[in-house]
Amino acid sequence: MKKRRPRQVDVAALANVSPAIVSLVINGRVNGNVRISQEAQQRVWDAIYELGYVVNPVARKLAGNQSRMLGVFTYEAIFPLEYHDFYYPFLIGIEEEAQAQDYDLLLFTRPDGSGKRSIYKDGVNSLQVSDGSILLGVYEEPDEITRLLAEGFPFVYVGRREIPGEEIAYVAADYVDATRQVVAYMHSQGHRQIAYLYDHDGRRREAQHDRQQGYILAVRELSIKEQLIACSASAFTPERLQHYLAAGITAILFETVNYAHLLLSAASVLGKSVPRDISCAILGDPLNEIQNIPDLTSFSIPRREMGREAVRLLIDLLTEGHTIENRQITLPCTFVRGQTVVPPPDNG
Amino acid sequence: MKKRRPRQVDVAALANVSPAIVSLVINGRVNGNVRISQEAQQRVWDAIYELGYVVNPVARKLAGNQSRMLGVFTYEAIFPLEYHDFYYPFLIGIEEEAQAQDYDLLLFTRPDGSGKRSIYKDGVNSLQVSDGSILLGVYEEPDEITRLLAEGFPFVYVGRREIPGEEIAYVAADYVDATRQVVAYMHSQGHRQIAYLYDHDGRRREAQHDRQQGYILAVRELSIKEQLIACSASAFTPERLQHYLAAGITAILFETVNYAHLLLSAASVLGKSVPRDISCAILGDPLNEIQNIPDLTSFSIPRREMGREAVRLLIDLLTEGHTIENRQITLPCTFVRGQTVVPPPDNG
DNA sequence: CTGAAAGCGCTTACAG
DNA sequence: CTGAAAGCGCTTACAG
Repeated sequence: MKKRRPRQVDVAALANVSPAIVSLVINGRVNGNVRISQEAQQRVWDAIYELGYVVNPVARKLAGNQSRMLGVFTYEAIFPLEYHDFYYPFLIGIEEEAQAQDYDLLLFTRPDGSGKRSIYKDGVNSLQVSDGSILLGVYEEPDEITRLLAEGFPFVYVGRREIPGEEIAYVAADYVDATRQVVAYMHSQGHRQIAYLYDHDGRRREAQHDRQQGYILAVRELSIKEQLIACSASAFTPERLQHYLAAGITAILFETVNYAHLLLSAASVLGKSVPRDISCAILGDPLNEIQNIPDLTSFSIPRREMGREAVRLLIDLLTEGHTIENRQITLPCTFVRGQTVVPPPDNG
Repeated sequence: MKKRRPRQVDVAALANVSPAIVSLVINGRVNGNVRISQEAQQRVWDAIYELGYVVNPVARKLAGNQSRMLGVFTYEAIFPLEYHDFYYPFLIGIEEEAQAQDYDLLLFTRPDGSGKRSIYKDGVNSLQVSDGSILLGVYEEPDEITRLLAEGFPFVYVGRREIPGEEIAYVAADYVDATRQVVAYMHSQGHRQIAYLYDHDGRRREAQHDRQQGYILAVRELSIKEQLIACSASAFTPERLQHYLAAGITAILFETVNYAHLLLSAASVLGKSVPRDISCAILGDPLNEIQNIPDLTSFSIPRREMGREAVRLLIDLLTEGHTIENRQITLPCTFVRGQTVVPPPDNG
């Protein structure tokens, strides 16, 4: 019933050459040690066209060559519901660049029962059918990364990932500088007491670290007080806000929009308003799922470009003569002025 | 440098069995035609553990003649910007089911220069690297579908697709019945003059046909006047609306939310309002990108479930003993009452 | 119950 | 310039 796919031998027979020639022609190795007559090449292409032949990437991979497939492994579902808005642009960039470079994308979708994903299912790394992979997502298992490195499997992480003693290839956003810019902007508007409220989230170590680093650098440069305050969302009550205001804090930095909501409602409980009585900013993209806060001061992560860059880097890794020397790429974010930072009340 | 991975022969040697036994043990086929002694099995597992052996998925796929990869080809970009909201749920369903059945997804991303996509790039069907494919999108080229059929390549279309003389496997939504329900609901609210405004769009033949079919069936059943009116968006002016109102039309069906917008503005120009003076409904999902129309009467397409079902059907197609006999599956839509249909003014 | 062998569809030395 | 052959690491009849 199902007609068998044509193989290289079929093409060879039709073109009246040996299978080896077909392979060489297909792989464009017609000018190396071997010279293949123009006519032979033409016959091969004609036969390929006539039979609708397409190389079997699995066999090609086994025989030692590449499959021209890039894996994409995410620690969340690839078509996720929750993080949808955040991850989508990365995937757009990844697809664009893969397309531009004529690679296909192989999505890995491996449940391991527990609901969490892992690269090694039953100990098997199926990423191996691809030439290399893009890894995405914050819930990764460091052990798996280590194992990938040990296997020498080429991959690029989207987002900064550090493992002691290893040099992981990644494409990250410059949270340090972006955060500095936000602080500097607040300072330029007259704020002298700028607090950074964070919720310790072990899952996003590097990203959180970089933002805090940017904050610390900025307050030192500006010689203002460092107020890095651990405060989980549930702890951020109106009383808490009252306390901060009393302490003279006039501007607050948050990592997620979630906190901005809390701030709004806490402020309204106190009869205060944002930004008149208190300025704020988000250290990242206010995802558009939450629209009722207009025009937050924030910065925008170049997610699409990061996706593209990750593909470029990965393909470079796969190429013999690497052209990209630095495998740890950091892209700048774009400051978004927004409207939630205004001069503090006293300076008004 | 890179230590060579142990292979099955290494395990076999260490366990003192033949490679075939190792394969059988690993694949759990120890109870079929072959019986393998407990001790042998134990030796194999010990050797595997000792060597840190893990099966090479590429070799396994080559030998097993199956790639366990499902292709996903869309006639729009897979991670699209424009149609994002509409296609996303299909992809979610596709991923969920592929995951559940342990298939990987191979995304096809083949630009052909013109910006439009085609399955046959340089005349070659690259989908063939997968075991079978899901096809998605409304701009398909019928010629390509015909060629896929001729090649005997297994695929499932998401959405009804008919080609004379062929039986295409698809998973569709029941637009006929869903449209009937909407008309019936309008009728139950007292409407007797229900118009269906459509813009002829050659690209979505079947989908449009089914909706109109549902409308026609409904008006006949209800013995009301059939008013199937071709009216492009640009032609839908306030004058036009005025004309319809004068003709006694009290409710209008549209295929897209776009028209609902036009209706709202046309009505406001005439000093009329929706739904008080005129009821309306959308024959499909009002995509959430357009939020300023609250609560449209409509029906919801089971997109996620369609995606899942398409994968199930495809995998069934790939399996020796097919269990699904009907390859053309139609799933019901869900009526959404909404608030844009109320009794007509006279009956008020 | 177990082993030897062929085969999956390619690529790549190696001979001519 | 081209062909015959080995090999990638598995799986699966097929013999014993």
